[in-house]
Amino acid sequence: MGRGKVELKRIENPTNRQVTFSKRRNGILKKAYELSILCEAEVALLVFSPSGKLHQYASHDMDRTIAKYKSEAGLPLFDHNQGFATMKFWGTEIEDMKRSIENLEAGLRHLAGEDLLMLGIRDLKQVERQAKIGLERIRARKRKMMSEHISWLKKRQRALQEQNTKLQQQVRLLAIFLCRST
Amino acid sequence: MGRGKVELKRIENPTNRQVTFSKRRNGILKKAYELSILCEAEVALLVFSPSGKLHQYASHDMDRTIAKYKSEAGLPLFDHNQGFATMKFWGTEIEDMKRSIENLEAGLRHLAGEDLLMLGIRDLKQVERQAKIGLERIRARKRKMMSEHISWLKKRQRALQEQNTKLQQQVRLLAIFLCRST
DNA sequence: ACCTATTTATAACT
DNA sequence: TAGTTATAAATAGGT
Repeated sequence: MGRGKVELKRIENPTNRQVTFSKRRNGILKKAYELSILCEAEVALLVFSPSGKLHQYASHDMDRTIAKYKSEAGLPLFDHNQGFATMKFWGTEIEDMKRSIENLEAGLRHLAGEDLLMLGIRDLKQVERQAKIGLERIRARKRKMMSEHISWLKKRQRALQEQNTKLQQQVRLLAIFLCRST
Repeated sequence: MGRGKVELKRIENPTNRQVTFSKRRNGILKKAYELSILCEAEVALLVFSPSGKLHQYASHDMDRTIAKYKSEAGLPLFDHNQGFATMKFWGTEIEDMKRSIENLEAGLRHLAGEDLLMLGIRDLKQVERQAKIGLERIRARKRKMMSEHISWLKKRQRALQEQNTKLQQQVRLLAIFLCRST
């Protein structure tokens, strides 16, 4: 969508990245709003900029939607919002991190082809797609590395060849010189 | 964006609303993904369809991002120095957990074919092997599920066929009975 | 689900 | 940081 097509990888130029972030953030916030209005969906969107600043949209109420998510996707946890309970906050923070670790480990096991018994055919197809794409990318990267290595070897070989030729010439010259001096 | 312009209000026709929901949901999920990749943003998106079904995207980990949101927006008066002091009660536990989260995320990204540039050919081959084995297992599991599903369908079909035959007999008998009783 | 005329989003530029 | 514009992408309505 723009003057040029852009590939799906981190934008290296920091200025461009910041500008694109700003534009796309507005874009996606608008999309979220439209989706909620047009289709009566309940939408919650959290975006942390690379510098850590939070931008959010919630069609109904962020905490309500998050609570709804927690009751669907995981076991309901206690409320984080107790102004004075700092200890409790860090306690739940640790709970959250533990669950993050469990989720990540589960994801890794799935991609490693383990613990698949609990997955339905739909999730399984999703995991298969991820794994396939991943493997393709890995292989593409490997091919690139290999071919680069080969070019490097060829280049080095040529350089050595040239040096060799020169050395042979020198040897010839020295041999001639030695013959004459005897 | 389409054959006609739409105004920002609830789509009245339920079929259209459902179709639009489905399309725009995919659209916004893609946008969220692109934003996270292109700009290195941390994005979390929750969408509940009008029928209550949850769809979600999280660039890192949903629970982690929500925890981050809670710490920013839910506790705006939170004193980070105090937080840091409190954290010491937990020893190095949080640091350890953060590290393992980073490691797990790195592993997942590698299997997804991302962030491969830093890997040497040796590591790359290792990752490729893991990914290949994983994909093979996933496919094996999928084949198994599919074939089980097919057998189940066949079995059920046979059972229905038998029942059908019996019912047909009953119908015949009843028909004869009715003929005679008139 | 797939197709395409149109609208929208946005990349590059200013 | 805010406009402008050419072009890529999303999608509304239709099949």
